Amino acid sequence: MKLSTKGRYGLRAVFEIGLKYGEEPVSIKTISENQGISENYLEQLFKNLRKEGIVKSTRGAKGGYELTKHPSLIKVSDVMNALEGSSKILECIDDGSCSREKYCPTRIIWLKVQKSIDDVMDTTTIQDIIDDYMKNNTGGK
Amino acid sequence: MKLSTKGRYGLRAVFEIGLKYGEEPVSIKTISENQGISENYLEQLFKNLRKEGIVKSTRGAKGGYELTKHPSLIKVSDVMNALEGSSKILECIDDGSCSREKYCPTRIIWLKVQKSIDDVMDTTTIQDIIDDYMKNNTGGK
DNA sequence: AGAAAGTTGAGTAAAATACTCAGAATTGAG
DNA sequence: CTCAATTCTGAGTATTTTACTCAACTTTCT
Repeated sequence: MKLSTKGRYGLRAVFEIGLKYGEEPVSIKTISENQGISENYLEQLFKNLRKEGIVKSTRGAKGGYELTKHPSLIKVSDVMNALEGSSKILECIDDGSCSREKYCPTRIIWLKVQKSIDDVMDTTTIQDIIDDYMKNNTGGK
Repeated sequence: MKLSTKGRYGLRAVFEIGLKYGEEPVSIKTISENQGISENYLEQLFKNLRKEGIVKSTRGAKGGYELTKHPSLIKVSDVMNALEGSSKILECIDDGSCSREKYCPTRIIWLKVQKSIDDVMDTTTIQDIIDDYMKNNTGGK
């Protein structure tokens, strides 16, 4: 059960944009340089982030991406859903998607695992990540 | 972030064996029929379960697999580790495996997610799964 | 006009997943 | 003792997913 680079890279990218919230758009080139992620790949990630309304874009010179909302209003789960399609660890998590649902001995444990993941991702926002970063890197920008 | 069939099938198989703990070995054929998993694939899973000491085998007629310990002593995390190699969602979870560790803005969130998963898997045993099953299928075998 | 950006769809190499298969080894039952 | 039932093992493979690349196009700022 591994987290893909989509989720990892994407969250780093959104964090980076969040740092400049209310200031200026951040270009893919900038993010690529700061986070060491290829520009081409970032384009694909932002395609999804934009579609899900997490970021908005400005074209042309001095353009780039900005968050559509305040960082405290964007949950980690929002970002993950946009990037990974779904943050479900199993298809059969959703009610009714499996005919054996009622009798499945192991379903309960997977539901618990899923819930614990959701709890963390739903209660952590981009702002929280920024705050953590600021606390641990006092003085540095 | 999907759970693989190794983990899903494997836990179902271990549950099945757990039902017969203290009675008789359960053959791959039986598990295959009851759980709808191919015999060939189950062999691969049991190779790992045996290597990690979760099950022991008896060859020949009337042979099969048994748990090495009481179901209440086998944690879900034990089974998952045996089957998936590691239940870590990221390589960089372990201290020191990433040079950016100290400055990584998103590491904290992944650590929290990992911990929440571990909490569930470490505190749930095969016996718990059996108990749940019995409770929801009273009267059934 | 030209450069700096985003936009999009298609394509691809590598890795992981989810198996299959064949044959050898072991053991219990008749 | 022999045969059938079963595990044991390594190799092989098809499919899917991941992790990208690439090229051409559009928009906007200067």
